[in-house]
Amino acid sequence: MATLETISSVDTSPRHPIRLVANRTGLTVDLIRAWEKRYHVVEPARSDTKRRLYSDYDIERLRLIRIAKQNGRRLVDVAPLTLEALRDVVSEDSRYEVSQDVQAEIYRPSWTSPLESSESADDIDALLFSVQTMDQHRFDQLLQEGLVKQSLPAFLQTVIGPLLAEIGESTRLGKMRIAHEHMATAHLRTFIGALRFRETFTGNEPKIVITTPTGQLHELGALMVAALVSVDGWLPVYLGPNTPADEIAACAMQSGARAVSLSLTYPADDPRIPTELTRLRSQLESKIPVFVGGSAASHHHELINRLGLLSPKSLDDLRHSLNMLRDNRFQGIA
Amino acid sequence: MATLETISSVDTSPRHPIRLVANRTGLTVDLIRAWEKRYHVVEPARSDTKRRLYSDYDIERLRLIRIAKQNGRRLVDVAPLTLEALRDVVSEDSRYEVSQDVQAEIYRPSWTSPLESSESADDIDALLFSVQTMDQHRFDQLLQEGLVKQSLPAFLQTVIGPLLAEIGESTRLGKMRIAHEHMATAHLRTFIGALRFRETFTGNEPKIVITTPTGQLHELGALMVAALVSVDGWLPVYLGPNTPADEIAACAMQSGARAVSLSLTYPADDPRIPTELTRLRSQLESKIPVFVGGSAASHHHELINRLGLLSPKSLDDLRHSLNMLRDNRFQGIA
DNA sequence: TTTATCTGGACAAAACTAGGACAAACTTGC
DNA sequence: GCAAGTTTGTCCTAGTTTTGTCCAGATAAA
Repeated sequence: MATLETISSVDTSPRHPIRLVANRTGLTVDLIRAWEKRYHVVEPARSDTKRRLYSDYDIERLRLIRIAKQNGRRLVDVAPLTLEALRDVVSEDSRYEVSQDVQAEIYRPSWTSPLESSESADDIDALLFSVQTMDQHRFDQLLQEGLVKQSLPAFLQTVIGPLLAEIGESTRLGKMRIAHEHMATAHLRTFIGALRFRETFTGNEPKIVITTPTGQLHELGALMVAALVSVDGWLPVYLGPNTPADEIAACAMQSGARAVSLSLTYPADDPRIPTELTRLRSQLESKIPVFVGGSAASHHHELINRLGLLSPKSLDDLRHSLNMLRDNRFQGIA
Repeated sequence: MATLETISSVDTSPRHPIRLVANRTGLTVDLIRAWEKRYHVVEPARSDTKRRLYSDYDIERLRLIRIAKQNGRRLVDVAPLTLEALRDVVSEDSRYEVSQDVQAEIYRPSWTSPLESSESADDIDALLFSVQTMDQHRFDQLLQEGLVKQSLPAFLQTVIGPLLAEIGESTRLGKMRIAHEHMATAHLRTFIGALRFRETFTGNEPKIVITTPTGQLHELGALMVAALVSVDGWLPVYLGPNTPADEIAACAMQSGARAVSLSLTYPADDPRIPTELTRLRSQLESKIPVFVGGSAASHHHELINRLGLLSPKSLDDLRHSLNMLRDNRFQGIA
């Protein structure tokens, strides 16, 4: 299973000097060392000359601990927690009550390999069944459980994505009622929306405007992107569906965003899409990349290339590009 | 695994420091201590260095006591109550506090006064400001805080409703950008959606189908209704916006719903509305009442009367009718 | 050389605790 | 409707714990 191990991994290889860690977490260098000295908050590897070398994992932990402190947690309490336990704590604090069924007992490293595809297929079947029987409670429960089994990016990619495709297809073929699709969509909207709270922020993350252009009313793809990028330390400026190009550009300006991401799903051949994309590209500073994804993106391949927009092949591809951009290692378009 | 605790068992393990409790409940640290000193409102466990450690149970109690106080209860009276008794008190109070507004002229003892309207206005201003500055974090925070100050029904009616109206108006007049409206809407969608998880279900609540008819793309009104009725022991079957009449009827049948609620906002004069409402009424068993609310409902007054649909004047009015229906004291239409 | 990081320790600010004081708001009795 | 008593939020002091910052001298990197 060493195939596409990039999915959802938080890199544990030690490579970042303390200064970079300080910049990225918003902590001071002194403080990071003090925490290590007193509570072993992180135990970074060392270079051969005793310099501390932090991994992405360490950085993420420090970021979360900082947030937990802001929420009123004491350092003593949160210092010994694993990354996942920390995520749970932070998420619990951000929204008041979370279902307490699964507490921090479970150790779930975020680099967990994706589930076997057969297992995901079972999960999807169970979800589809609960939709068809209109069992909302079961549906929510299955979503919650699914997220426990895998990391968020893996879950979105192996469960939610296929589930959405399946529901869309079933409805189109008449195997499922529109009402069922609506119920599922409404619950997924709530569920994925709430995910964004799992990651809170320190205030110095790069921002990315996420929406769908005029005429595209389905927002779940965009919302998935928002949930996904917040895992990697971006702050999504999420505008919901159906936003005119002028507004997207204005919003990117006002918020000082470093990137824009659009999702195209249905209708795939809406005549407004070329106009909107062209307007957007022309009104936006050229140094701000525009990512265009979603199932309908391929219908506009040529246009996307001509305008110099970016079309990631998968959610994972998008994540990768954004990580490059965040660390200023981004090379623009291919 | 508490055996009998079927309803919303709350964790009693002590783990939260006082500062976090203050954040979550909206009380000051001093006040929490004072309450403990005087009335033993909560008796938190202690760390080995005498720091107070509160459980989720304690926090929930404090939160409820704060709301009870807001509703005019005296601390002496509510301090000794159990969590369940507190819930009852608060839920009972919330039934009256909003409608008190209407009879404001009549005798209103100080201990029943809902929030000063100026206070709500301040909250709304703060929310609007955070939208205009695109400060998403602040926006979410203000929503969360607002909910701490009042009970959910009061909050929806005095803050969220007016806020939505104000945002819509500002955008229409060009005082606010569409992008701002979109951001606010997206966050409100997530926020209100998440509220439904706060309630616990036993499985035998009466169901109510909630949605908007074809052509009505704004779902927030419907979602507010869903959050609201779940407080009163209904189980909302929420279908999101833009659902065809046939589907609404089919869904009501399959789920065995006792009522249907539709929200009309924009466009107010959509030509599909009469057709859809007529279809819905004819396909639905006549014993199932259909409530039609939202700012655009008044545009269809005549139609609604002719079809025998119900048009509650306010969220509170709707609640009242549903409570009657739930208790089988419902008299149908006038 | 200059700048960054390392260790260990010192120091100070912030947060918490206990007990009590005080004033504003509210209730009760006349 | 006024006075006396109660309730309740806030603040103060003084002692403890926790946490953030700074310093000095040494070593490594640019």
